[in-house]
Amino acid sequence: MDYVTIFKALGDETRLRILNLFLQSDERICVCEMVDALNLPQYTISKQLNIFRSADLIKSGRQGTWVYNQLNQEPTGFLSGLFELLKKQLSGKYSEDIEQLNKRLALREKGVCIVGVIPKEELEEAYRQ
Amino acid sequence: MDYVTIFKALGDETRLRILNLFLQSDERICVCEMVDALNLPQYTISKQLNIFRSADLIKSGRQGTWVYNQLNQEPTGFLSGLFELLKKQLSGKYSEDIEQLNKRLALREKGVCIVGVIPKEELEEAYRQ
DNA sequence: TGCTTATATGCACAAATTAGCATGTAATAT
DNA sequence: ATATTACATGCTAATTTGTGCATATAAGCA
Repeated sequence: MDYVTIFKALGDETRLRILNLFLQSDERICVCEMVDALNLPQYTISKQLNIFRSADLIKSGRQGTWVYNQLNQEPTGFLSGLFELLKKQLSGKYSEDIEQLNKRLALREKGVCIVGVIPKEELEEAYRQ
Repeated sequence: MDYVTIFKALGDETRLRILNLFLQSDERICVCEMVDALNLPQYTISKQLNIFRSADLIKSGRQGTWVYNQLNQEPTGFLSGLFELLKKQLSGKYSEDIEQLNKRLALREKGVCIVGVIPKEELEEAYRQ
């Protein structure tokens, strides 16, 4: 467990926002969902997830076309404790992100992502349905 | 509470070693004591403490010639939780630092630092007494 | 096979961070 | 007041990090 690497990974606002998606939703989330929830370029999400992976903060697995990411929860260790603390602290701090995420997760069917990144112009309409 | 700043402050091995001195000793510690405990240049300690101060992780106060530093413990908040986690996790990770610190703290009189930075050649001898 | 889409990554550049050295400031003591 | 000592800080070079663009890879489908 490399604490320096872990804390470096957490020392960036974009990455805290990504982490917060996991913490507040308790879901595995794929890249395109994060892109829409955070309104950030796909390559940004992708690269930041890489940093989380290197720090062993998340696990990722491809399922068909989509790659799902989730927190790396050990039963009861440092990370669990840290995540618990952060879940409380960040709650409400990036609430817009969570609103967007929830709208986006509502588009899933049987708990599975079925659309990729939605062009911004079409986002509102997609969420209306 | 700026979490990005806090995590950035923690994302450095030298600073984790400094933090560990506070965590494992539960003491306020002055700069010269850290220099000897960690065997690092005075300006390094001084600058890293600045980063901790900006992140509101420590408080510092001058007492005569010496400046004492201590963890910024709120009664029961995020920092307390984080420090508690880290105290456990880092215990034993930098045990040499702690050994050195304890030798150095033994030179205090009435709980107060009475010597500055000790030249390396004289350290062993100073500790012997 | 060829096309579309989800995700990853190489490259270039700007910004932030770090370490080392020198020097400045503050307090004590002679 | 001057010297000494504890601590702080300005400057520079070197390294790391973040962002954006372009492009590559991988999977599904016609």
